[in-house]
Amino acid sequence: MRDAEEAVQPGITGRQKRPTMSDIAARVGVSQALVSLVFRNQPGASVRTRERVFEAAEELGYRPDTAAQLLRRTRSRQLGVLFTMRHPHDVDIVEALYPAAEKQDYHVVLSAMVATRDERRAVEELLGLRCEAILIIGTESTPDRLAVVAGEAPVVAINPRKRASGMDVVRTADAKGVRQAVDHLTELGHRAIVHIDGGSMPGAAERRRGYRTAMRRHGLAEHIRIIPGDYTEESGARAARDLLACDTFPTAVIAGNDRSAHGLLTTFLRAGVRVPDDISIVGYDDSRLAGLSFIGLTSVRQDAAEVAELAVQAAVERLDNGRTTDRDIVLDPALVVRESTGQLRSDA
Amino acid sequence: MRDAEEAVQPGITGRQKRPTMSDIAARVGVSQALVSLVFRNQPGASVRTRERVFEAAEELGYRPDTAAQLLRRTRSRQLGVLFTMRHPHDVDIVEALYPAAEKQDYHVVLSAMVATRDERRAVEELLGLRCEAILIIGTESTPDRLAVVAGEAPVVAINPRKRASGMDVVRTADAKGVRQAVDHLTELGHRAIVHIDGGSMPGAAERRRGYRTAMRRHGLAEHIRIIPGDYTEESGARAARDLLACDTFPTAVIAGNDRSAHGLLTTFLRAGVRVPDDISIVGYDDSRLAGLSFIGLTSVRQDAAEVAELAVQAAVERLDNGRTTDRDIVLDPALVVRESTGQLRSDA
DNA sequence: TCGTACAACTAGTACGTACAAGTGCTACGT
DNA sequence: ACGTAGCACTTGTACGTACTAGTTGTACGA
Repeated sequence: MRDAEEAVQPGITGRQKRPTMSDIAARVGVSQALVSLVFRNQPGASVRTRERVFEAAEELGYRPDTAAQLLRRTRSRQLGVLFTMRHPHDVDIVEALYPAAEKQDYHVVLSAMVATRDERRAVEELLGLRCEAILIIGTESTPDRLAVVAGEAPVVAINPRKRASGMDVVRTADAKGVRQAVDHLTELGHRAIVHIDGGSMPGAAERRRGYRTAMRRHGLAEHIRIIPGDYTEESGARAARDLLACDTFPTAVIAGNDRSAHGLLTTFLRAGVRVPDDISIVGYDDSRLAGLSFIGLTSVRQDAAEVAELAVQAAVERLDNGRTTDRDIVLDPALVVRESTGQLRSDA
Repeated sequence: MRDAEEAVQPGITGRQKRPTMSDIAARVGVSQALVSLVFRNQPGASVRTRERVFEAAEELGYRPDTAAQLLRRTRSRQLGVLFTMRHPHDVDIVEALYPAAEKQDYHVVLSAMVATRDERRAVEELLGLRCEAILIIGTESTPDRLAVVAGEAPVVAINPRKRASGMDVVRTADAKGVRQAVDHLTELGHRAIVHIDGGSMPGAAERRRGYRTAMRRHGLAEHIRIIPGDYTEESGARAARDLLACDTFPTAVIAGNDRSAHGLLTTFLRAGVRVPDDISIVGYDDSRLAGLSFIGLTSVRQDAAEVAELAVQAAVERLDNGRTTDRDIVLDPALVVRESTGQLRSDA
């Protein structure tokens, strides 16, 4: 652990310069090119030499320089991922992207969108880092701004607010998911089923449409009732308070997503309304929250792993297979029944 | 929007090569070096030329190449941030790091720790990208593994599980925070105050200690009662169930963090226990969850913006001011009183 | 004996930018 | 008229790696 004997300039910090391939080459007594070969696992070096190179690398504490690699390589094999950390389901997708990308020999680069850092800046960063494609999770961008990005690199929009041309889209058949929820509730005997809307959030329009259609199909057109919301817990809580203040109380609610379902559920609990005895609640996304034992939210599952897999695949198809036409990939959702929904009670 | 007239090789994708400074230089009729000057906003170029360079850059759709900049520059001015997305409070800190770093003219690079990607790999990535320092949020790493990292770059541990030498630590005075919680509850008349533990999670040991000390100070040694947990919602729910099954029911609970408080609170609500009428609950972290109207959790605030600011500052001190001694930065927490705590009811 | 084939290597250059060290050119003071 | 200063620019090289096009040396077949 003693400092290297090398008499480098003392520098301000005293931290020695990081070793390069040339340093390894010098130590082993070969050329830098050969060291490069060894690290890339290419043929052209003897077993003996390979061993010595790795040994020397270990001793020197060598670490490949990503910047140099990126600069030199023709392909960066990097996928840029734009995300926020606010929605649990988005976090799940980000996590799932790592193994999905790795399977295709791509590398994931994250760029967070936060309050002080809008989507444009985040994209700039990714493109500056030579990402070959951009995956955007739940974007709020306008189609024309996204189009600009798509002009520079293939874009895959995962659950976007609005569909846009010039890019691939991966999303779930939200209408179908909501229909399953309605089917489930009607089977349990419910008729007064309310929907809490997600406003302009990703998928909200389709979920709303799916709700309307499914209700009509069950002959429940007169029970259609949509309460405005925006996918937040607070909007769910607000909806619950509105319902409590109202004289026509439904027997079931389909929330726009799990977060609003959470606000709804807890507000009901606080008010002494029992779930599912007094009212059944269905969420959407099957996020981590839904699975918690004390929440036990019946929800519509959108498989994060599958979404990630397909998104990466879409990007790879453009990058490696030369596809140039847009793809709209729609996944079938699945209803996950938990404890927040139950048989309609005869006295309700 | 028509494709450039340039007859580049058709390539597999047909996407044209990205323009470089030399392309701009050629178009304007100056040298690449001058273009570099202009972009770095250095003196040595006429106003007229600057304008023309920017114009040409715009027309060509030029974007600086981060890899090349990184490779050439002596300093990368990048701070690597290791984080998970599982704890809301950590997310807050990540968000706050952006403006804090920007203020010091540093750039933030994220590296997520997820199931399929351990801390070691995430650090490798950051160091490979020439990050000058590493900020780790809520690390679970062992001190000796961290020491290895610290050998390569300054490390700032934000709310680490355990303190380690060779790096800076930014944390809150957790014992003090819990003491405030105990003070608050005793003022409200509570005596049977239980603590739900965080096991080996960051800060848990100190919170436990703070609880014990504060209870004794209030002459409540006999009421000390610690229920095991691990900061998860489920552990909070489990604790609630345990308490419900038990014949000695406390009048107040201090949870190890907001997540476990959440599990506790909701499980109580489901069981018909009213909060705060039947029992008062205090969380820790003052995360987004705590502030939700239907949760309204009294919690101990750890200011994310301040934490971020100090963490960046600690790194900068090492990098720019040559500090080599360790710093242990302790922030004072503040109790945020909400609706989950209330006066002890006489009939309790 | 020579040519050939192959393994194991090296030389050299390119990637796009930053930066040090120049080179002209004009203006200006004496 | 001459020296000098300063502006606006250029030349050249370095950063660390990848990759092409060699170059050596040895074994082997005819």
